[in-house]
Amino acid sequence: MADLGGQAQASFKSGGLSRIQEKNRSLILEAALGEFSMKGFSGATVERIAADAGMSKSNLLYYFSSKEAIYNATLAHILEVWLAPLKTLNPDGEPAQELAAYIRQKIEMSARFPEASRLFANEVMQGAPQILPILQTDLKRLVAEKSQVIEDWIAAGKMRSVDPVHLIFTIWATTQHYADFSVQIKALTGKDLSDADFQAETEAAVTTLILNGVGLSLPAEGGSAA
Amino acid sequence: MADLGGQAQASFKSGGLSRIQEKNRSLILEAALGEFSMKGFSGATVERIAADAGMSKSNLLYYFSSKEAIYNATLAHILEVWLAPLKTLNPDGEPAQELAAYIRQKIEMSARFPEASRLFANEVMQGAPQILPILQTDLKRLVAEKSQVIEDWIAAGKMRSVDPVHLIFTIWATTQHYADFSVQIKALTGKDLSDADFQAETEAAVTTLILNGVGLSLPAEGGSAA
DNA sequence: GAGGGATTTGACCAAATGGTCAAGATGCAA
DNA sequence: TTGCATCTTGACCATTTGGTCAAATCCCTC
Repeated sequence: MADLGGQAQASFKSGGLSRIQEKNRSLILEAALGEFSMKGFSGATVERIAADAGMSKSNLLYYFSSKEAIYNATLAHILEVWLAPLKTLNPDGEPAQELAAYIRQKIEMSARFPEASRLFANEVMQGAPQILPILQTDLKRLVAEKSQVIEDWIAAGKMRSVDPVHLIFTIWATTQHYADFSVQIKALTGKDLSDADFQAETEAAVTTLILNGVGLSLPAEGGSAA
Repeated sequence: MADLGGQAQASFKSGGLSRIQEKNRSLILEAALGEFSMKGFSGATVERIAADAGMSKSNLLYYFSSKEAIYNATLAHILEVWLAPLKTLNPDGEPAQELAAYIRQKIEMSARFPEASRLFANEVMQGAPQILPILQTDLKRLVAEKSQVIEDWIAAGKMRSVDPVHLIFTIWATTQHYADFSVQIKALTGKDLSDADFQAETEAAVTTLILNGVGLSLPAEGGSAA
């Protein structure tokens, strides 16, 4: 994948990071994810990230040359895992199973890594200043590939004719909504994805709605629709 | 509706704003919407908003006592119109028509006021520091009311049994996604809602998917599903 | 355990930014 | 026209914040 600038400036012997570097970079990225996802790029402060990571601001800047470098590293760190689920959509599987599995994974991601979802949403909403090139290349390629998979399922008569891209957008939108808008969801329902029951309920509702939406249903859950 | 603090501090005779106040407050709110939606609360600067509004920073602060006051006023200004579509869901109408109309309105809003959508998304993602009370009262009441409408339709056998709240969340998520993530959508498809054809295509795709998802379809567009 | 690179930090700096204030400009009613 | 309230602004201030730097401390190798 096209990356975001890669390693920091910190010098080290050959390829590997030292034990201390490994640990500190990890602490920094974790703290940065928390701050950036909560406050956005502008709202987050280097000092606060450093404090969360348990070190001085100066030391943090020893590992990452600038606030923007921390931000990019954080983004790169989550991007791979964030887009991974779509890659698992298997052309040889059954549409209902595959889409259900994809939705399940996305909701699981929203439940486990809501900060990552918010960071990503924030970045894109601000115009994707850092990751636009990646969207235009890697993500575009991935979406095109998986759209073709869906097109093939449709052509094979395995599911209703829908625009694959809009289907993917709908899945992204709904699943990520539960992470990005969790405060609103909690205000309205009293629960959010951190509640296991609510997560199961959400997964069932979203899966059923979308599968029915494309003329499918899960065998385990009822009759056939197609 | 519970508001966000109401009028600024600027003194004026009785109830109405002067001609100049009217114009300037309007210019400020417009500029503020652009800045806050693009950069977030922290990223936006008072100076920049003032420049966009065509006045000095000092003058802007004559109309709004602080940056936060501008932000709250902007939020209040869009909130009413942003939540309006849901209110039009008519208990006496047919589910398919009503839901389709609601989705159409929401997509229309995303197309015409993407900044409002992003401002709202930003606010909620940061924990809704300003509007949480409104979410917990007014919006909660509205959602409860409209959920009951949907429950009644289900009880009347007019649509498939779905959790009304998740249905509403799904509609919000999908329709707002096209505004909030328009940069990503443009990167992947080459178009966004500012393109009339794409808007129509999106409306058709989302409406079909969601209506089918709840066991409905629009008479004009094909056979019955329920 | 001595030497040297890696790590850590406090002091410091310059720029950006939210907000104040007093003075001046403008609009309006009598 | 005059007087007053409204409106507008530049100068200014305090704070925050990203980033630098030299000095100290730590860690590891020989």
